[in-house]
Amino acid sequence: MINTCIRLQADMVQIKSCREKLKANSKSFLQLGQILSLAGNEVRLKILFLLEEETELCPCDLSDILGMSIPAVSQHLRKLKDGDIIEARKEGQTIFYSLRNQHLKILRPFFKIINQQNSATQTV
Amino acid sequence: MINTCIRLQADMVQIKSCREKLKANSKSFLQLGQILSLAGNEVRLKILFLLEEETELCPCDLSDILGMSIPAVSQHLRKLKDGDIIEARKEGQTIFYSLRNQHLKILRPFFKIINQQNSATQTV
DNA sequence: TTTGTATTTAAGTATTTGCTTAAATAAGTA
DNA sequence: TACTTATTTAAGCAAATACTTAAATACAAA
Repeated sequence: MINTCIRLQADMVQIKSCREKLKANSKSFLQLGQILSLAGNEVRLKILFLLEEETELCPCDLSDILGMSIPAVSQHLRKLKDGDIIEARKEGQTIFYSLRNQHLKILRPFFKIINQQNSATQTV
Repeated sequence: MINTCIRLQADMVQIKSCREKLKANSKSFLQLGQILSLAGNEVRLKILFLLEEETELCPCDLSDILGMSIPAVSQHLRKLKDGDIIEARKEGQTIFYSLRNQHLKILRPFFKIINQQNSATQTV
């Protein structure tokens, strides 16, 4: 980084205040950014939505529903699990994934938007 | 894609129902996914938060606040603008960016979470 | 113990992302 | 007009992403 703000009109008080706000919330930006980047993938967003709707699903089912390979699904599930967004329950050789409560506060509004937009297009 | 679900235990009614839900909401997944992928970048999340707090900011200010080069900031702003999340206002040679109303319904909860978590750590 | 099913992991690859530096626009000022 | 400032755009590149196929792991059943 070479450039910095040159212009005389710059409000240094405002800039300093903004820098402090960022610093005070740095942990939030990191954490929320990670969750949003996980949800910001169309496949993973679908997986999360399906888990909300169906309570739990296995990689095999998801592969079938999403029409994509099992390893591809498995790798998405791994990311979601690493991000503490979903959890696994083993039953025989089947592994059932479900949403964790921890981040539902952030995710629920998304599911709501998805369902609302659908009902909106239905009524129009 | 070669594999598909083999197991006999698969609930075909459930799978078919899920496929239909995805199809019915396909537009929502695409649109929401795009917004979340934009917000799911730490730099862009900070930019959005700052625009909410300060109403409007120019690339020069943002570069200074974020501690990164002007072209880097400009390219993030372009993505946000292409996604209809922010809009530009020209004043002389300065361009002020601000949040558009359209997607604030989705973004507002994020800002709320950021501010809440900060006040939470302050009190602890 | 061998076979089959469910899943993960690893390695390879094409695409996307996010920066860098340099050049191009655009608008004010001398 | 030339010069500065604010910003964008373009080209290049390293790293991350999301898939692929093949191999490994885990469990159940024959």
